Amino acid sequence: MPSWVMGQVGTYAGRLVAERLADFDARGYHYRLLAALTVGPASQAELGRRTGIDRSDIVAAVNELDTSGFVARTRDPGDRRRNVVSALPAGLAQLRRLDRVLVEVQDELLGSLAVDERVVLVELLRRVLAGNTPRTGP
Amino acid sequence: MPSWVMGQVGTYAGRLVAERLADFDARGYHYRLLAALTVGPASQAELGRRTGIDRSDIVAAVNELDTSGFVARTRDPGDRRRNVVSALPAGLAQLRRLDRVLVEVQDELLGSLAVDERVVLVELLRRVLAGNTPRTGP
DNA sequence: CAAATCTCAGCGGCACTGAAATTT
DNA sequence: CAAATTTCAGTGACGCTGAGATTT
Repeated sequence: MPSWVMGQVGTYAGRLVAERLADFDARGYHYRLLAALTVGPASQAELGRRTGIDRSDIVAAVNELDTSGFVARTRDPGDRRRNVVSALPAGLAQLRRLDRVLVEVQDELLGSLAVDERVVLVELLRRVLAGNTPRTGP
Repeated sequence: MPSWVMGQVGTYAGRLVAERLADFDARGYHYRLLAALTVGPASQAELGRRTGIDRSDIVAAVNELDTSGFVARTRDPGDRRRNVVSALPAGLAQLRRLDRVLVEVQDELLGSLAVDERVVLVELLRRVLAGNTPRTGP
């Protein structure tokens, strides 16, 4: 059953990622948030839009990143509803570490596929996500 | 990032499946257990081996299937450590319903892919799961 | 006023751990 | 005795909902 295999692979990928990130006391949310901050500081709502993480989970994850000294959270003086979250140097260093380990994970994950097969796989998965079939000519 | 796309697709597939199963008050575990029982009654430990569901979660899921009248749980007279779980007619009928709806889900999920592409996708995903590269000739 | 933002409390499904009790 | 089985209590990551308080 395709949906089953997809779920299994998703779980497998998630486990690999989580295991490696745990070596740096990080979770998926932390990586996604740090990565989203490389394009500049943002409010928590904006971070939610960038990452797809729920507003509610952002609060907890930013708390943790803040405690770890990876991000700074300050009140936006221009709009006092907002928190401005910005990546600190330690956070960018952490992101580089996580990025490195995640690249390794991809290789472990796709180790049984040839390079061109990996491309095909990711392309097909993207099409499943998009739910749209690219036009095949006029 | 491949691991990310895999996770997204897994989540997407899981959501679709869960939504449709919910129309019949079922969860993934229920379907997997009912399907595993079609090859005959089994102890809960054996069900865990057949389905990959944890021993601990089997207990709760069998409780629910039992309450719904889909399975019977009786003490094994030959080995009184074991519960013998068997599918009841109502359970088999439920399984047929769930099977039907899951076939539809596959089509919805893979709607953006051509038939031969679907085959390729599932094959590549299986290889990722197996973590082994089939031999490509002598 | 309606809308946006942040925060907190909580839930559901999945995967898992540890430990107790029973039986083989 | 060690090993298998069932059960319970609890954890963790992820993805959510609903509600309250504040501010625009």
